[in-house]
Amino acid sequence: MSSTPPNLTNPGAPPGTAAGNSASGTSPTFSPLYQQIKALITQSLQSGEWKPGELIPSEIELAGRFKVSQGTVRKAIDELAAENLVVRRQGKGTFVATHHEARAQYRFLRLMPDTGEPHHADNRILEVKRLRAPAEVARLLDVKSGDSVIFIKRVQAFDGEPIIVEELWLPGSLFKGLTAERLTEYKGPMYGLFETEFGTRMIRATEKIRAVLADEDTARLLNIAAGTPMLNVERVSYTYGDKPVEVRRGLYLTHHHHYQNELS
Amino acid sequence: MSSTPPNLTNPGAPPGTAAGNSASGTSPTFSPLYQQIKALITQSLQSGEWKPGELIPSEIELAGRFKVSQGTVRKAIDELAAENLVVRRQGKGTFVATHHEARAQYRFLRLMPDTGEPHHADNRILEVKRLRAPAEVARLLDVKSGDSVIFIKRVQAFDGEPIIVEELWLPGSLFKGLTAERLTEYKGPMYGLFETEFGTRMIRATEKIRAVLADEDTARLLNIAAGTPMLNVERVSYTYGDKPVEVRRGLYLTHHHHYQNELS
DNA sequence: AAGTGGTCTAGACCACTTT
DNA sequence: AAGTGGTCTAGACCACTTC
Repeated sequence: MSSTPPNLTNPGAPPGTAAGNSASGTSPTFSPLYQQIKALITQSLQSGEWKPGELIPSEIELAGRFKVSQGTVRKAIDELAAENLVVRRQGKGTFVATHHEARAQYRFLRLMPDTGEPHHADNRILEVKRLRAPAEVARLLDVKSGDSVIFIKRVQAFDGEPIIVEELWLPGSLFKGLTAERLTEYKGPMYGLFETEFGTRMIRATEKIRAVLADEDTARLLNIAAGTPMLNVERVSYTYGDKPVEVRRGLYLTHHHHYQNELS
Repeated sequence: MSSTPPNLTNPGAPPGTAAGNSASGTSPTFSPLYQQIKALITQSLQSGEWKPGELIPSEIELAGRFKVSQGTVRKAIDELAAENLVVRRQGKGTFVATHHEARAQYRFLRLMPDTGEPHHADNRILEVKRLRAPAEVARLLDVKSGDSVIFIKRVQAFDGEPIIVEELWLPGSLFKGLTAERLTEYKGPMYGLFETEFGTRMIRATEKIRAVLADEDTARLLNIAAGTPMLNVERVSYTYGDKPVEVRRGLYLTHHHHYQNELS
């Protein structure tokens, strides 16, 4: 927490002089002040200076620290809020986003019951083990093929009805000490555990969805017939800096549920 | 295009006095000025005062028209741009968004080839007819059951390979004169035709995705075996004012394609 | 040169929450 | 009363496009 202002392209420009960020020579890596501020705030989030759920400094305080106007800090935070990295609360302050909230629960679980509200979800851990990253997983996680990864297999049930069979691969280097016991004991969303216990926060993911037929193993776990049509959902999740830190393959039963999506 | 300013909660408040929007009595339907401006601009978009692809008045001109500062208009337009209703172009102006652009093509078509770039898409219209809205369609379109709707069935091919069988239902009142010939002749995205020829612009949609097995009819159309797993995608599209104006049911073959989604 | 959106500042006041 | 984010204004200058 240094009190000296970090490197800004345009530090301490006097008012009325406006930027200065500009024309002088060729500025190859030019970016607006508020983008630089945004990057600095993101660094503090990433480094853990402010942890999930905590209050970050007020706009006025950050403006003082960075030697810019409150409006510039505001614009930076506006974008961070739009990306769900922070949450603004009028009168209280700005908080680091966390997966420990009903609000953010269903951002990463798009399977909804056809009727009624999201139900109680249960989690059964089938398997947790270390293994060498398969080529495809290594490629997606951006690690060397053969690097240590943690493999998890689990079944999720909605209101007691098993609906999802899921396999996960996590970089071993980031999740040392993750055990089946730890996962089984933990109540709440898995991403909450990841952020609290391992300091890795998922902020974005991409999913590829296909239709497949249930194999024998999956059918047995879900009490359905082999050959039942299911959604195959492949996810890659990213943390700060667009670094991939989770690969997931889920098989979703959609007899009484559907994958909900918004296009806009 | 009246020059008299419309009804604002806080018209012509002198500077330094700030809003005035406030405490005085109970303002039950209070909303910030920029939200009111945003609603007024949206009305002009909806009414066709500015048509898709056209330039809207500059921020300064709108500020003058509405008797507010440029900053307030800017914030209103910022939100409209975030919702993809308009597109800002530095140095040129702000344009009404349109479906006639590569940029907006793949916002409403999420099926991607597993490898490489989106390919050439072809369209075969199988059927166009008027019928009375089935109960479920009527409910989703928010019309009376039995009201006239236009039904369309088509097959879409990527690079000559048939991949999608799709059925659409449109309110008959909004799409008078829509024929199979018109749909077949038209080159480009169907939503482009809707906005240009019928004045109805789709701005948002929700999709529910399930896994199903191909029936005999679908299998024949796509040259696959009955019982092949497919994505069943049910879409409801909305125009200005969150009014539903299209119901769609697509069956997607995902042997060499996938439904791409971003979670954030 | 003129016009557009984009950035930055400074200051005022409002709405909300906590002390 | 004090502190926070939310709204609104006014003015300056920059970056980009067109004339």
